[in-house]
Amino acid sequence: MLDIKTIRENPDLVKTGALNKNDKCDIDKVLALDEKRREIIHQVEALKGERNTASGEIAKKKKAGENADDAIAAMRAVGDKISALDESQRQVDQELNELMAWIPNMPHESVPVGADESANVIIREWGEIVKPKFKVLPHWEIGEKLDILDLAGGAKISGSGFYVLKGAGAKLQRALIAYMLDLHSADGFLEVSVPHIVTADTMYGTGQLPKLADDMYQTDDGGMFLIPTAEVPVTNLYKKEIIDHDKLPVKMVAHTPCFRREAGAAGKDTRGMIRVHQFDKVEMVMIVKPDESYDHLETLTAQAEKVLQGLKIPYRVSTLATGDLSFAAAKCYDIELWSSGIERYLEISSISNFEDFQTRRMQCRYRNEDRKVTYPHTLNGSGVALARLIPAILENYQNEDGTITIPDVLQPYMHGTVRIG
RNA sequence: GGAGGAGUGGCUGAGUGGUCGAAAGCGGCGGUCUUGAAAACCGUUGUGCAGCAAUGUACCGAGGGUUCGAAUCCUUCCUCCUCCGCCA
Repeated sequence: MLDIKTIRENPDLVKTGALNKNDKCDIDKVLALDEKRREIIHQVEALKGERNTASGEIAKKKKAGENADDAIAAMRAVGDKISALDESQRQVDQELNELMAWIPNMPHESVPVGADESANVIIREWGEIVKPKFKVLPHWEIGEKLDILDLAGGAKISGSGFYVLKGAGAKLQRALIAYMLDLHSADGFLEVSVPHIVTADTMYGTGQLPKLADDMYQTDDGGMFLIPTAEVPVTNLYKKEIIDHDKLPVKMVAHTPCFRREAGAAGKDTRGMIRVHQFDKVEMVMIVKPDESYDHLETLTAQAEKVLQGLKIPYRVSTLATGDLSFAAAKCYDIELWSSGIERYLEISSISNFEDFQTRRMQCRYRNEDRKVTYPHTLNGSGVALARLIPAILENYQNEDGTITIPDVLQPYMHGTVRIG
């Protein structure tokens, strides 16, 4: 949610921001409703003041045993006017809130302007891509061969877009989760375990609703949603809270499954584990002071990179262009890692700064050093997504004899297993 | 699922229709005192909205209603607690 004052004072800036995000929202209508709302407030508050004064006098008269029928009759008329104005304010408020909920966050000034991902800017690369001397099998082939990945089983029980991990595959995922949680915990992130089903209000708080409703699974009554990312429950832990400044930055990490309908994505990246309806992810969330949020965006990105550096998998980091930026984000880095079997980069982590967009929606505030209550900034970053990481390991750590070497950092978590197959 | 009970400011807790945004205590902040600290004493201490401001207005779990007027009455919902049932 943007500040209505920002929209009021810089409507053109907001319009440009939305346009650069390829988002059509009606800023002029918002401005008109805002105007109307303030007009009503003026009127109704004057009347309420009148009523409050008169009420005091009526009370005094009654106490003194005097007759107050005239004043009461007069106030009855005022009361009717107030009710009517209250009602129209309610309507304007509702309409305004609905429109505001659809206005995207503005891109930060450092974000490259561009219509789509082709305008993303690669800012650094890590590790060396070594082309193996043998033909590396894509993860779905090696996975089935080693009997650690069962795509047919997933399809049988849940339909296409679901996978089953078995034996060493399942253990590998568990090892990765433990490795990542331990890594982030050691760096000060509080590990939390959270519900995977949340209310609409919670989805609204981080900006998934109303815009992304079609991308999510929801209960039949429409009241509850399966989380598409741990960002939603973890960030919303601070919904409607006022945090003391000395508690910032808040750093949390959680492992959850993520549920995504991927409506309209049929036919794109459908092979293997790359695009699925349910996958596990370790996610980091930060709540920070506003003037520090862009520094934290860098450290949070570095924290996600640490996972891949530990695993010794080559990757690159890019800044998303405005057109590729999500609804709620002001700036976002993507980390893509190289997968040598399918011979392409896979998006494995997004690290975003939402500034105060989410905290406004959630009504999450903090009391700063001057005891003033204001909105902190939120950030989150995958640290990282398992359904992309496992394929990368199955491919990048594949040996010529069809076995998979377990990366060094995972071996303690695999109880001494050094290779699969 | 059944039966009861409760939701008031950072916390505890008073308030059952008329200056109640709300007593009191604790906590926080500022000060006096002190070499310093503690104690004691004095003062101060919620959030949103509208407004340049003065100020006004709203908020006592949430929504709706009754009334000239609601923290207080009615109603629906939510959450928590206790007991019973069920259960990983």
